[in-house]
Amino acid sequence: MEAILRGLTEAQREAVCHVEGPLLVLAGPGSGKTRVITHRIAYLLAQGIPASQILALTFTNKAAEEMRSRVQALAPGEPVWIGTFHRFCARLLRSYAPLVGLQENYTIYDAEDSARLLRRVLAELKMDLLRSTPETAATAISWAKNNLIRPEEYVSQPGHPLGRVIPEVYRAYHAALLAANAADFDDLLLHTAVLLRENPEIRQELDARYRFILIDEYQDTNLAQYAIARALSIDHPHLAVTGDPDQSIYGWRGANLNNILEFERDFPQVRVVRLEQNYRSTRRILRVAAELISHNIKRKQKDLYTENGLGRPVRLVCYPTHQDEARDIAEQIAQSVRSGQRRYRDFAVFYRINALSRTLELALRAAGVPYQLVHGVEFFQRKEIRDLLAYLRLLNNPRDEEAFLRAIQSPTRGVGKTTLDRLQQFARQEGVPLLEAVRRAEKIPTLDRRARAKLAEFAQLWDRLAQAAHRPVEEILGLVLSETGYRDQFDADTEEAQQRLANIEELLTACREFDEHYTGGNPLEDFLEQASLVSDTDPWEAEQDTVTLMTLHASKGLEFPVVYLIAVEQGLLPHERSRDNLDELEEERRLMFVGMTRAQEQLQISYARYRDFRGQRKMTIPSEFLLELPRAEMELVDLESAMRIGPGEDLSLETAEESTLGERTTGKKFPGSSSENRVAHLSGRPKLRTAAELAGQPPPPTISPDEFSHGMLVLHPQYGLGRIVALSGSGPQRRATVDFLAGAGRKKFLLHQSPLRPVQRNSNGPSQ
DNA sequence: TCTGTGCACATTTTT
DNA sequence: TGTGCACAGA
Repeated sequence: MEAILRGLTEAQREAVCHVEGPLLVLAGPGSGKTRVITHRIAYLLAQGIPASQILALTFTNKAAEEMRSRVQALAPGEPVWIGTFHRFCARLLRSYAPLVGLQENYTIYDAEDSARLLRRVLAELKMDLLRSTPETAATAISWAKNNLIRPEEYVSQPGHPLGRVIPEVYRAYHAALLAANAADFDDLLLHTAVLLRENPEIRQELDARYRFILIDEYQDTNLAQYAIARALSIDHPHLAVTGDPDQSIYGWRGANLNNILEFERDFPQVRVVRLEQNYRSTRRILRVAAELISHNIKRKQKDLYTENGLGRPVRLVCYPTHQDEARDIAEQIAQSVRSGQRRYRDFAVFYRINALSRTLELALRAAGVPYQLVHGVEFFQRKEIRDLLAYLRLLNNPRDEEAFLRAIQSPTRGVGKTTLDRLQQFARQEGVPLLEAVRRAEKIPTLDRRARAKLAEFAQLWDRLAQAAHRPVEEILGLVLSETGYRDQFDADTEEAQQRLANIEELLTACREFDEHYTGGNPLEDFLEQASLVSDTDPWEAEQDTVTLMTLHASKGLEFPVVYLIAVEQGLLPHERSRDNLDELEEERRLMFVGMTRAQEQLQISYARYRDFRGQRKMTIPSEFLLELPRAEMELVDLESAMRIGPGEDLSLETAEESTLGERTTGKKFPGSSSENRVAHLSGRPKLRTAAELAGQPPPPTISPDEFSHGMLVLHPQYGLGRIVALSGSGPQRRATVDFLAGAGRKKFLLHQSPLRPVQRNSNGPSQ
């Protein structure tokens, strides 16, 4: 007990020692949330609550893993069930599969399987998608499932571009899933929620079995997850949730912020604990982040504070181009490591979209800085892995159509589209799985002799494989490889082939490791479940001494001494797709908040005046979020100006106002490099945009003075982005006071002769 | 049935 | 710029 409570703050202790009844822990970034959860589990155990009555649910395997090992350290040997929502549901459904229309050996379809199935369904329905992509339909279906709307309950959504056709597509897609004895990720939750809703005695039994439920990252739950959590907390409402509404960045995946915002309404007896003290970041970083997030309307007010030191100012840097941005960051890092102040692993660079990593990679490589990119093609997404797993899946669930179609076409064996079409037609007519149709190939009149022979061959192959279905998985996979000659298709001379062959070896190793630790009675089924619910076989290596490059989304939950946040520009952050939706705009702001609060000691935010995007150079507009940051805690660096002060440079564009910005805008404060070598390393490149370059820009939209409004974002050719804070007069006399970003301060303009132009939010983002 | 080429398109992605 | 998909030809 001593060990469990030692070192906890008052607030943390309050949460840890809460035993019965609902609990809501609002935990700001870096406030020791995981610590509270794990210690609370240990505390419950110490109170004599059986481990089997405790259920801890997370969103990621990584979080579950972390929690498990920390609980293990505090309370060794206690078998508390800790895992992801999806895995919990998958387990439950194995026991109750028939009640939701599945068999217990059902297959879990991941995003790619689902997409392929949906595409097939769409092709079959010959639906006119009205210029929309299958993606749009997939999103609509996923949305419905996340909101517990079953196919038969789904009605056209007014306003949705595909409103009229979605119901039919949804129904057909869902029927196809059931026919394949498969569940997609959303189904795992939906089926479980429905199961609990429609079977009171099962719900009651599970409610009693899992009396103490803990849910992490509660702000990311969707309606289905919410329903499951509630259903298991009716008779025993000891539901403890932790989360931070300000870090909800998965709204687009169905997360419903209201679940946490309205938790207190759902459970009036709830005890609310706020963890507002931050142990991670400097005071300045925290203040800047807190100020940004305070601009969100939909949130619970939190007062973040820290006892950490003030720290350095948050740097806001304007670079001439994205290459300058990348090069400078690479140089800063290289220098910092060279001087012995830091290690590579102290640094992380975050960006909104993966496509932005390329320039950085080039610059880091040029500077000899080692880095790791977090994302890329995940192990289980690779074609050769999916191909081989398809065999295993089909062995486990002979009705799995996606697996069948994949297996029979790889390696290619003379069975093509035509044959498969005819096979499917026959299978549908007879109401049998495709694998069964293959066995009856002789009876399919539309098939020619050659096709029948090929199918018969496949049937024989299958008979040989099926004999091994209950063997250890490594053995099954080995047999698949030898019987199909799968490896033969790779010409070992190419690097790509080498890589693929190596991946196959890795899969064999994964199988072997699974077999070694496996104690259950159905290795194949359990291996497949694990394979489909675990994506991080290529994990981020925290131990490696390299710089980390990742998207803002991927950064959640991590921390680094030094963080760079790049390309903070309209259209990228906030992303243009969140343009006309306040909720989405707020999510973008949260995304930036999450990124900023990853930083422990130093934070640099940057944007570039020009950025190449999709092969074209575009002038950018700094992010509107930059206007929301408190200048007092920051250091503004405009490298565009700094660079112009080189020998032989044209200073003619420097205005009186710009010069008065004085030292604030010079490169002098730049740690790790003087303005001299800055100019040097940039020399040889055009410092000023040529007329031709500028001519390529779309003409600014002009509007009459009366159309400017209070609060409007405006762009000035020299001062950049600003916001109108005051207006007076009308017509030619109309004047505006504008607050500019980037140190230009507050200026007044006679609108009808000013070069100000309004910024439609994002309308001039780099991606247009 | 397989392979190459042109064209449209383009966030984020815990499971 | 880069990729993935559709369609055309061997």
